[in-house]
Amino acid sequence: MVAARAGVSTATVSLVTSGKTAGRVSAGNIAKVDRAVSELGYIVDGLGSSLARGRSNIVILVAPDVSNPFFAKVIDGVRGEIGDTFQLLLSVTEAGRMPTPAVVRNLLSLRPAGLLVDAPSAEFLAALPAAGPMVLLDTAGVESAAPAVNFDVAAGAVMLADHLAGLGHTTVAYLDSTTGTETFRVRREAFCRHARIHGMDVAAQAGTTIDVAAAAQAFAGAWPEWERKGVTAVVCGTDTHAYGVLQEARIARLEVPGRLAVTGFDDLPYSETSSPGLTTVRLPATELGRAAGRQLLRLLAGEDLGGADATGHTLTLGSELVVRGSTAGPGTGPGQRR
Amino acid sequence: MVAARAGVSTATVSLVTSGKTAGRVSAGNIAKVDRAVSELGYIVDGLGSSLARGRSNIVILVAPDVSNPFFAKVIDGVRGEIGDTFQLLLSVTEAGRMPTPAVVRNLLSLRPAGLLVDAPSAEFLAALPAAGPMVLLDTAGVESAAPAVNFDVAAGAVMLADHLAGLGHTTVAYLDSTTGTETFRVRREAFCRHARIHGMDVAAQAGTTIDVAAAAQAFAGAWPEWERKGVTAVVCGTDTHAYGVLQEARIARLEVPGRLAVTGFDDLPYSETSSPGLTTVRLPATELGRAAGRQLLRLLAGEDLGGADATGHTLTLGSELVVRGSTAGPGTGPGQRR
DNA sequence: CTGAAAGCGCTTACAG
DNA sequence: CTGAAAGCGCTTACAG
Repeated sequence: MVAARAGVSTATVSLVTSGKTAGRVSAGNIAKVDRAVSELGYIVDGLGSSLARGRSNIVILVAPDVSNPFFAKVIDGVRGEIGDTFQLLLSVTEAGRMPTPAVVRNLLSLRPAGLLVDAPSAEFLAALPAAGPMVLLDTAGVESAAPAVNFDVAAGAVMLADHLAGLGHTTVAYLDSTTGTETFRVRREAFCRHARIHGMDVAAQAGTTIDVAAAAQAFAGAWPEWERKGVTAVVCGTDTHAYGVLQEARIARLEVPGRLAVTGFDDLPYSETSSPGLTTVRLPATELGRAAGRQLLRLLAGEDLGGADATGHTLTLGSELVVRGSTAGPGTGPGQRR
Repeated sequence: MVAARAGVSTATVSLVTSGKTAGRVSAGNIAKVDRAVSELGYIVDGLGSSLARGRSNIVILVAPDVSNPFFAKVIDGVRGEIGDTFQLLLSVTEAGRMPTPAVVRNLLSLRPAGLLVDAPSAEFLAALPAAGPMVLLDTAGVESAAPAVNFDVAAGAVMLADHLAGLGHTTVAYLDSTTGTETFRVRREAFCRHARIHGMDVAAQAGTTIDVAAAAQAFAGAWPEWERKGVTAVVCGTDTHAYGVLQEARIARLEVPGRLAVTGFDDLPYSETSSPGLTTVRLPATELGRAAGRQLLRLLAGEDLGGADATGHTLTLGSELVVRGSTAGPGTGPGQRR
């Protein structure tokens, strides 16, 4: 250990670099070590350090889809919360896929201080070796003993159903995400259940990946039939799907919201500035990341998040209905737009 | 080491688990070890292993913007090339920012087998300690001794200028990205230089972040003046900017391409399906990732990528002009659309 | 307050 | 072909 050339033992150096000097190292030695460290440009080797303490200081975030603006906000939240203490690293997988068990094992062999898992499938969780502190994100609909932070998407779906029914819609279509994450099932089922209560008919369904163009195409293909069925509103599983519908509606000269009401989930930035603005269920993405980061921090500090009841581990973040120009009563026709 | 209970030494186990048995371990012992390994569910500890060999098997990809569809393709390319051999991990930074020197030092202390750096600024590279194998991606316009893989964005810009001039445009506007990555400067300068050669006037410029809504807003604000100046085409630094222009043009009932031609850079998926389709310079993102992955692999294998000439380290991927419906001659008016 | 020593879990010459 | 041993760079009881 080069820095031992400060004239002290490696033990002392270690104490100083790790900030455990309180009542254990003299001020003079601290100064000496600090000087030597900066002179030599020394930097603690993460590998040796991690091996000695049994775990590294990295936190690995595992997610099926790194590249979408919604997830970017989640990451921001996590980073803001744990970024100073831990090194946050993203696992990279094929777009839309969770890592294979083999990859996870590799990840785990790095002895991360903790694991953050976003939108896992039930199978993924089942195959996950229970190793070390872990917090789940956005896992609505999946059973797990691990602490989790979720959105209350069902409540949002209910508000959406209330809103549309209140506007007088009686026949709606649902454009779902086909990525197979449980949260989408929860959204859809909650909406359909509540629509039924209001006597609102979910007359048709379609699904695509989370992609504007794919959604536009699916809507274009389905619309003739939906129109025949008397559909006056399209509820979309994500804002991205709604953008596709909005786009296609514009091309087809379908007045929104006069002829067709459109809604989404997420409240991505563009939903505010699109024309018309998109009525959507806001899911607080940044807050999700922050909350998950905080939970992990508590876990790492040795706190027991549990509590006796089963829900003690799970934090649920409220969702919120944001009403904008894309919804109005059915048949309000041209001129009502905006 | 638990697996030593296979009845052999730890050295033998290590030889087997790392696959270096060739002529060094008897078939019987290999079998014994394999059995013990699977019985115990043993998995080589990455920390100990990495420390012993001096470096880990992770490759860290550093990039300013993880969450955009273009970068997703780059990642895909990298993963496809090195994913089997190394553990690819993404560094997480504030959106649009490169990591700070302190973060990079932390990253480096994990002793990654290699580093991949996407779209770095000159300052970032200057501050980067020259540690270990590294390949730069998309670094057009930045000087560096490190091997790099770039797009020939200047050639694309030239083709674009040729195309617009050929269609008869004489006055155009340039909507740039303000993210400050050098590649955007290169695109713009190459375009402007070549426009001038054709006698085409770049009469106005504006810039926004890479965001549809921001671009739409900027265009909406600038258009009155641009129109007064006689602008008949808007050249955008990225496809995303062009989407904003396309959107705003539709709202303002500006016929594209009849009244206004619009172009982009990237060729994102949506550019093919938008209406009209977007004329753009295709930058082969996946191939960029693959090429960079391959370069790094060669570097890690100890190959010298150099060569005597300065360009020996740098691979340049060709760009390609994709002409779609968003460009036509000026003043072709309504009815010419598509 | 300080240093010598053991140990984290592996790999790799080395001697047999 | 095999095992005992040294060593990777740190941290942490432990004895002083």
